[in-house]
Amino acid sequence: MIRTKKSNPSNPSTPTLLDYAILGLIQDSGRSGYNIRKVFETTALGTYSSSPGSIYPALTRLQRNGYVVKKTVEKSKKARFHITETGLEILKTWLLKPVEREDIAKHREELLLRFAFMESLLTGEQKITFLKDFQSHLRAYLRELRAYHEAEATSLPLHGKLSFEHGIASCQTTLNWCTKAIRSFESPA
Amino acid sequence: MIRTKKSNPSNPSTPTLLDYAILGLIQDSGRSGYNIRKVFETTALGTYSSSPGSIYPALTRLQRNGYVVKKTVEKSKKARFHITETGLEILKTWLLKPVEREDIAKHREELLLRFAFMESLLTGEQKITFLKDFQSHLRAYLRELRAYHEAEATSLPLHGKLSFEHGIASCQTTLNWCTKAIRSFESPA
DNA sequence: GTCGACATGTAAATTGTTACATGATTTA
DNA sequence: TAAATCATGTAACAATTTACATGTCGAC
Repeated sequence: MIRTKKSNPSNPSTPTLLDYAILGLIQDSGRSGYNIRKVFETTALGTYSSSPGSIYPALTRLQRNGYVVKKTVEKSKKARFHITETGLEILKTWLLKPVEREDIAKHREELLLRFAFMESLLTGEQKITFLKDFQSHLRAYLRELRAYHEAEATSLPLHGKLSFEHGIASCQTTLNWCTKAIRSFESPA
Repeated sequence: MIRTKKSNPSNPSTPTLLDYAILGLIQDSGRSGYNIRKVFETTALGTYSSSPGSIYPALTRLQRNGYVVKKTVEKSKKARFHITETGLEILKTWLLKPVEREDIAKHREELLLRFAFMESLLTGEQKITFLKDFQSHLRAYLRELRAYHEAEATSLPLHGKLSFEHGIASCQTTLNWCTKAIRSFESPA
């Protein structure tokens, strides 16, 4: 009966992926709205699109929630958006969310995005915990996929089978990457 | 000045990925709304979410546009959604869209979804064309990524570097899969 | 005789898309 | 000086999320 949806400024709803992508991008240096937009346009961040009609409103709402501030450099009219303490907290909370089966199956992109933004916000230990959880969930999920594949492969139409095999291969690739990443944290170069 | 956006029933706007995913799923047999929802919930299709609040409205809109029809089996109240001729055309048009650089960089998921639905709607030749275009765009994109990696790897922070390497690896995996898929079409098992 | 799965939706709020709009500054 | 890029937005609309609502049917 309690409508937690209602957006009241003192209790903002959880940020969207686009919000997190922006927060992550500006976490260590302020950027202009235009620059943010360009980065999204030219890099893989663009999957969390992209157009002025989404970026500017997102920046407005991040300001409204107190996650970023707009600072105008004296004289020049150039404005830059900087992350606030609250913004950093929100970002960190997201980065530390436990990895779940559901994330592996349907939101692997989000996990990778989280990893990309961990550099300076988490401790080495926290990063390794994240990667190991990621890794073990990937292993479990791969076992599921392989079991299904073994049982059903012959009954699947060709395209279904091939698509499924792509799913397995890309999961395996992420697992291999994960293992490599863990090594690079454990044995400091 | 011409607002092509305006949604008038005789000129429906292009379907969303969720719409295509539904059309693809029911392309060869009718399904109930509930069943569709369940498939989305339990498989990778779930990325194009998912909840009753998106599936049912999507089905309504697909009906409104004449892409699906709801058929109620006599006596039992069970209703099933079937794809129409128009729906098949729309689906096929989407499947045949040329592969573009942008798709590789930001919408690889969509390309894989398209492949998964091609089985009975395209000719062998069309499928191979799709896969070869996919393949050559992947190769070109990989070259770009590798060039950037070689030039910038040392200047990237660790997480940036690793994330980038994941991007390369998963692109390479899709390329390998593509090559395998082409073989399976060219040398009939 | 209750619990869980089947089955189908709706309403409010939010988010994102597409298209338009505007003006400054750089570069060829 | 014209075009491209920098730079920042808004408005209309479409789509999705979250939460609620309702009822049936089979199993235990």
